[in-house]
Amino acid sequence: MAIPMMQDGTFPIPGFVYETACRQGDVYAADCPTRQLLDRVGDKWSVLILLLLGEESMRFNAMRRRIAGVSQKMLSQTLRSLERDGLVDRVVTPTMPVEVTYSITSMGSELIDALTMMMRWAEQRMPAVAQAQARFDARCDEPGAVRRP
Amino acid sequence: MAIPMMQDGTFPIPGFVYETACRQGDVYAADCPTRQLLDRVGDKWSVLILLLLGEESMRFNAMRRRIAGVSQKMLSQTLRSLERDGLVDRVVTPTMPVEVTYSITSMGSELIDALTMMMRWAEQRMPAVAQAQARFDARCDEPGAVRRP
DNA sequence: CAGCATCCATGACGATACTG
DNA sequence: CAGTATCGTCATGGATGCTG
Repeated sequence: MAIPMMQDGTFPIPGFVYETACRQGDVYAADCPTRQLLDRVGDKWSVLILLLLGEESMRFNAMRRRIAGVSQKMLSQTLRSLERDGLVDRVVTPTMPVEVTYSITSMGSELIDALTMMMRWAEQRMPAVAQAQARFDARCDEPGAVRRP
Repeated sequence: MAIPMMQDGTFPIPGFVYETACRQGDVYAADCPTRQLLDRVGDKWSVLILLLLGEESMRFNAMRRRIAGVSQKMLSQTLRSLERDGLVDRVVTPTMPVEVTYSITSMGSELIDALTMMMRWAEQRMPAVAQAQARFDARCDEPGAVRRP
């Protein structure tokens, strides 16, 4: 069984180190690295930003124009945490006005492959998902429909 | 430019069909199928549930015990929306008390491959990410550290 | 151009209690 | 066992205004 992580991110057993938790191999444990990745992937813009930078390096406002619906605040915030994670590089050219270019790191580009697979699945399958949703909703509207046993 | 989708999921142009939007090919458009997938993948439990059912079919409380930290409410809610999406099957055996078994659909299992790649990356790379975070935070604590140009 | 600071609404989520 | 119902919280993220 995996060792439960405290709310502050530490572990209740002295001498317990992160690598130990990693090697437990239980993806469903609260302290598993997958949870941390899911937290990052879970936010609204990280994946889109990574995919974009996977295609080409870009300046801040160019990204802002490219990704429909992203606010200045969220783009800035998400880029910063991706930079902190070592997935994105940030280069400042001190011209006037300044030029800031973002690019993906080698570690980040490793993740791109998996993300691209997900997106390809989405492009192929989302129409089918929409159909499934319609069928499900139709079933729920039927007279004798009950879910609870 | 991509055509904006209305809030009810329809499109403002008569005769416009979903497939047209799909083929626009702009992942960064607000109406792209990728956004819908990201919404699902974005929530806290969907991916873990899919991965678990990708391994084996399971009953409700077995899943609850297996996935550390998931509440009854969220497990129920997430399973229901995955079922609605056509990614998960729900079979009720009318014994006493009832037995409800969840399994992954064929469409769902197609997604598993991509998700598994992501998780493998996480297991390999999250320690490196943690190091990158530590370095980043250390840089920010340096005296002359400024971010804004 | 490339941000930061602040306010605020929404909704995701957890805890708890109850049911067939 | 397998859920539903309700309530409270807290974080996410959008809108706005300002800066070097």
